Amino acid sequence: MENAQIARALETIATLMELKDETYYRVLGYRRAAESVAAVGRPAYEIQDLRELPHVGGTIAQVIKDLAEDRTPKVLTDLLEEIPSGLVEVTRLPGVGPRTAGRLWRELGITSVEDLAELEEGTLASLKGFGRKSEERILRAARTYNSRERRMLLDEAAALGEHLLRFVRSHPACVEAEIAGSLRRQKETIGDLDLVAASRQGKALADAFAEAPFVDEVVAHGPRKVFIKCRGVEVDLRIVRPEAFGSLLHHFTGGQAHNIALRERAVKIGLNISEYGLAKLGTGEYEPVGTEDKVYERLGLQYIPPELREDTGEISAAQKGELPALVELGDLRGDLHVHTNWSDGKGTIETMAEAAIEPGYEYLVFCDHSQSLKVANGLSPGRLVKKLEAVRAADEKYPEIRLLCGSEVDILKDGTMDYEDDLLAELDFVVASVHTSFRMGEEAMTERIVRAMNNPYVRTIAHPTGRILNRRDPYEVDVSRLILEAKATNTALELNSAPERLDLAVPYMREAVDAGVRITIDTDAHDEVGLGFVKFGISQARRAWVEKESVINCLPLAEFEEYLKSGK
DNA sequence: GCCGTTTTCGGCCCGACTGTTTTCAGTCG
Repeated sequence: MENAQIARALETIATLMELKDETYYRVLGYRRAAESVAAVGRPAYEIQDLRELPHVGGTIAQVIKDLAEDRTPKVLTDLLEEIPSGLVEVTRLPGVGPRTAGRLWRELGITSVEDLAELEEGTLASLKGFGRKSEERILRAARTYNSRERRMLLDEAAALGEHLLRFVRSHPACVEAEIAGSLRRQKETIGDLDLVAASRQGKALADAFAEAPFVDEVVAHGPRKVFIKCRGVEVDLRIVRPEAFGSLLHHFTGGQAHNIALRERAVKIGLNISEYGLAKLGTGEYEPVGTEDKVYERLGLQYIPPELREDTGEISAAQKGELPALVELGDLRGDLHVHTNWSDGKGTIETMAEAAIEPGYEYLVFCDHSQSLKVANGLSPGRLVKKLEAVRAADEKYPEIRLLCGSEVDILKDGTMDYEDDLLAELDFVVASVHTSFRMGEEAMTERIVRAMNNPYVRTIAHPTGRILNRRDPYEVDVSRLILEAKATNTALELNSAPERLDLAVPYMREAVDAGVRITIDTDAHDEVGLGFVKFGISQARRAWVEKESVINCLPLAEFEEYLKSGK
């Protein structure tokens, strides 16, 4: 079983335990362990001592081991004997938690969302503690439930977030406002949006937000908090007075696990943390904190950038003053993987070059598709030679930027490259990737890519797992092995910045960089606008603790050319 | 369940809002 599935299983165990009314901290233990497993790139079955993962002790280590080796752990078997598995889904309905789901099961025999949806009106309202409103809300949730929830890609979430943020900021009662939550942490996909604002007239701002034109539904509405739905997305706005804005921003940037760990730590040094500030333990007298870095300072920690706030080791690193100097957008000197209308891109060599001059890039590598990828108008060897000449000519025209000609060469089914080595040798840079025969099985796919890595001209493997978020799972491939081979062959791994890809994914990327593998952060842009998506590649790299020293396209032009000249 | 700058046992985050309540439990983030 893979790490993502193991994490889901641990999550299920936690929810089943909640339904059983198990001790809160036991449940929390499984939840935290689930996050730890999800965040690690190395497959669990390869990890010698699972207890090295945060929040994994002897008991859960054994549970993970069972799951990794495709056995059902006893704790899960026992739980499933007692509690119908369909109830887990019932707890995912908005407004329905474990207590409610448990009562529905015990008192009405409900064992699934479908059962609930078919319930007659009035049945629910007759239960003690339930009224007409509760019934209406729960039934509606059950009847409109869609198990395949679609999470927003980063670019859509960012666009919506900015739109809502502009509204909040433009209100006269707003002093300051920011996007918080998972969007600020730049998670790879976004479920809901969190906005925070500072105001002296919180209620006025809250009311205005609840009545804004983009609001489809008001879920909750108080003076400090408004919870709305907008285009099917849940949006939370929280408001405090300006003095406490740092505390609020910090509190709602999360993640949940990071906040809990931080508050536990604070208690140990005699402090409570909330969105209103810091208080001496137990006094409830919160002293507001205006900025986030002050929050960390008061806790004796280095400032932790939002992208790292997941409780995956950042707190102890910050305590020791050992946080990485994360790569920044401004560190990038070029893009090594963009397309043009020579294959399936929309931009021309010239328009793409001009778009790359804009952010101050020192170099740009055009990598159009190779011959066998006919659907993408892949270049025959003859056309590739012509394009090489065209790029050389364009390079003369733009002294501001070095234009180079590469290719995104298909890795054929047997692991050979889609052009002869003689031709690859003519190119400035070779990106290799898989676009066909995705379902050949893990072993064959791994061998296929490893063979490509051993080609002396292949510099980087583009979108190494082939996933398309919300649409296509990654193909089966042994990423740990790819990381080892990348290191051995001095081949880079690409972090593809396209919001629907973000491939290689963060947990793997962190493993790769830890193993000393260098990476390329590219856009795979097919038009000028696409170049701008590099900010998402950068944020994913930051989430993976990447420093600029690991990134090939952070090299200044002279050093980059040196790297090209020296071969692999 | 996990974990250790008080602890290997006894601790273990914090608050807003809602609905159905006469004082609070449940849900959510």
